[in-house]
Amino acid sequence: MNSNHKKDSSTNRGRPRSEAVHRNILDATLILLTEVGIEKLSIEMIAQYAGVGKTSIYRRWTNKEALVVDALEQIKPELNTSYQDTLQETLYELAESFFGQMDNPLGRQMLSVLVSTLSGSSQISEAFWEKHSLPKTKEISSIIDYFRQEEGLSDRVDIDLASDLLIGYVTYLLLFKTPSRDLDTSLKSGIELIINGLKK
Amino acid sequence: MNSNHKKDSSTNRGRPRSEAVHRNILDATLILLTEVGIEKLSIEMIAQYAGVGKTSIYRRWTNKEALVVDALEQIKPELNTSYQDTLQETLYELAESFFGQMDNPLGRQMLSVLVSTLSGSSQISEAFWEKHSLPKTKEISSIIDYFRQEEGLSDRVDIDLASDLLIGYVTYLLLFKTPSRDLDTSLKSGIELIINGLKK
Amino acid sequence: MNSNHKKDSSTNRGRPRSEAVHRNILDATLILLTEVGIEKLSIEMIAQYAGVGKTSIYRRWTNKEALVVDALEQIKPELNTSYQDTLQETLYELAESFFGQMDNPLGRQMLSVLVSTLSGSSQISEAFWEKHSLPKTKEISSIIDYFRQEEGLSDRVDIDLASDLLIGYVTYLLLFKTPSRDLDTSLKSGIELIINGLKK
Amino acid sequence: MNSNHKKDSSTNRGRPRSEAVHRNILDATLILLTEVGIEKLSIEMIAQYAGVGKTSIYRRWTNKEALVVDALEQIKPELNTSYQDTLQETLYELAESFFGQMDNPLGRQMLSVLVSTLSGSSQISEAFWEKHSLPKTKEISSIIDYFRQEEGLSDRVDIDLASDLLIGYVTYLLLFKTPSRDLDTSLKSGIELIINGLKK
DNA sequence: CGTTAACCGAGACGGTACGTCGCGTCTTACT
DNA sequence: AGTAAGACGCGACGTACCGTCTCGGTTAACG
Repeated sequence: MNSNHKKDSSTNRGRPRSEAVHRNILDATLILLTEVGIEKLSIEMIAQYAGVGKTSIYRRWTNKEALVVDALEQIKPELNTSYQDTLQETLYELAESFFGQMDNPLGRQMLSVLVSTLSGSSQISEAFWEKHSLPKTKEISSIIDYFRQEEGLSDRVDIDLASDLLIGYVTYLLLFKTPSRDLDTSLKSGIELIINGLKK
Repeated sequence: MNSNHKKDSSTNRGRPRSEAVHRNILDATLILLTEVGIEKLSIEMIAQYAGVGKTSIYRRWTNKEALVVDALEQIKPELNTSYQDTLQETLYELAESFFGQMDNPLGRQMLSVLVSTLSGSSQISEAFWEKHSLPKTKEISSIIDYFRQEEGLSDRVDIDLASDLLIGYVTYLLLFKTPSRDLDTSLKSGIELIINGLKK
Repeated sequence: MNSNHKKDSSTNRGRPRSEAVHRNILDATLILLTEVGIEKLSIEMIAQYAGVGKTSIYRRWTNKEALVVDALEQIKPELNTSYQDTLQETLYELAESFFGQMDNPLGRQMLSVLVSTLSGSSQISEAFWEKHSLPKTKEISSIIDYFRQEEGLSDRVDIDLASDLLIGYVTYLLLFKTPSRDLDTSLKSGIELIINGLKK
Repeated sequence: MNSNHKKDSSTNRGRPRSEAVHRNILDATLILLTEVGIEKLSIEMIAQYAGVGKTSIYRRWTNKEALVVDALEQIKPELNTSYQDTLQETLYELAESFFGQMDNPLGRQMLSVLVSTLSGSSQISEAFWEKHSLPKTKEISSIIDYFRQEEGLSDRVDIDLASDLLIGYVTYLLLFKTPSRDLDTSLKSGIELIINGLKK
């Protein structure tokens, strides 16, 4: 399920790895990430806070980045894809829910980590991004597709493009425009414009 | 004009700070930023490369972040606002030029640093962002406004919204979708959709 | 036994400190002390020469002084207390042997360090001095006592006083009169005078 | 008179050196020497305390050692050579007065500095020592000589030797035995023994 | 009696070393 | 074989001083 871990023990001889230790490390990582930020975060700090030896961390993850990415997995936002009466409403619910889940220190840290690691072009985060972003694009695309005829949308336009526009806009708001005053209005207007652009 | 520096000497007594040293530090920072990335970048490295004492760096900037932000100031992209025949073409030229300037290691580092510092909610980077992002929004808005009647755009929609959508989309492509195969197509289609959304 | 060390690990958990590292540090300290002198001696230098991390030094000693005192422990001179036919000869052998052991760069460094630290009135060096000086006084006193009747020495005089006079004289020669031309003569005459002073 | 200074200006054109600055530096040096010790003493500290630029210090002295030696000149002890009724009393007065002048932080610092610089075999302090120590030896020798017949001292013995024994003993007490409980007794007994050693 | 050369304070400069922190590895005894 | 503890070599941190070098400003003697 998760490929950031170091490879599992080849044999299952000897004492098995403690699941409690695993959880303690991940929990400590998230808490400290929120409290001190990724810059000041250190493995020694995590080990101490989790009441764990450094060895137990390095046995499971190769470095800080891998651990952080793994820890952030736990808080990845769920897309709320409940279909409403109109495309507008449906996308708004989805965007608003997504925004709500990310609009906090941890969520922003997550995006930030993503961007930093991506710009370092590590394979880990590419995989991470593909796993999380692509499905979102597809889900949104299928929502739009579902309302296509009902709302009289053009066949010509690339539906994935609209998804990217929406995702890009929401991401942009999160990264650069928070705290935002008229968030709801911004989201609604943006979605409206995109939908209108899809029409005819 | 730039507020990342430590406070200027209160008086003008004593030997004045060398402008040459200042430049050497900033230049070395940019070069090393490109070569080793921000993670591996160290003050000692910069000092050595610039042929400068560490003190001369710490005298001017409080930490690596402030220095990097300052160095990146020098390579902020210029918006190409030459008006073409149509809004579509004009925005495409603008977006394509912007993209071209940012689609390289240094440009991506710049965005990445921006995001990281913003997520740490430092005042430095908020100021930085406002100084660079807001003008862009205004410039794009005025372009759209210029073509409003000519292209039959609706009065109702918020023109700044369209700018944000465009900026968000381009930023999103830069951060998460590079290297991109069909960049031109993506940009063109995105702009087309946004313009279409503005119509009627 | 030696109290210059930082406190021993409270428990015996964790990896124990390496005895080899300990030795390497002390050896390097002595060698470099001889080569460059205590003024130019630096912790970084010692660490490098010993092939050891600076932390491993600071883990064991709080500062350069403590380390140097500890290193010098190893070369403390042995008193040659072989009894000769006369008090004069016995004391001469002793003084000459002591002088020979101290009359070199390391020996003088040792005395110098002792004086410097004593003038800073650190407890470390008081302890150090008491441990090394007092026994010497006692040994010399017992030698004098041994020859008391045989040589017709007065009962009235403080024998420890004669020891201190001798030690003081030898130390004085070492600190302020080296290199000395007529060392043997100086020692012999001094001892003769002291013995004569003890008589009647 | 004092050769630790850098050479005087070759010409006497231009603004002459300020005597007040000179005094301030020496005073500050002595005060700080007492307060923080020679180890922690720094040129920058002295400059700041004296309200003087570093340049003004380096213009007069080549390094910390030269400055300190120069500053300590001011407090060199005066020998009290008032002749008493007996040699015993005269030497006691002299030793007691000398001891009284040196038995304080500054005096001990002075001896310590002397020892340290001597062990580093700098020329400065050799000169310093010769200038101060030799005259003392000569003065004491002439005192002893003065009482020679009166007290029935042997001609055979080297009188300079007795001086060195006394100086050595007093120095030894100062360096290694302070604070001393029975100082007066120690001095008296020591002198008595030496005088007795000179007899017959 | 104005020129001018050396002085003065302040403080920037390239360095060296400081003592600390965290890295990722290793070595203990214990589970 | 896993675990907590913690030592290990290493590299960078940010600071303190070193001795040198500008700055603007000042003080006398010389010309």
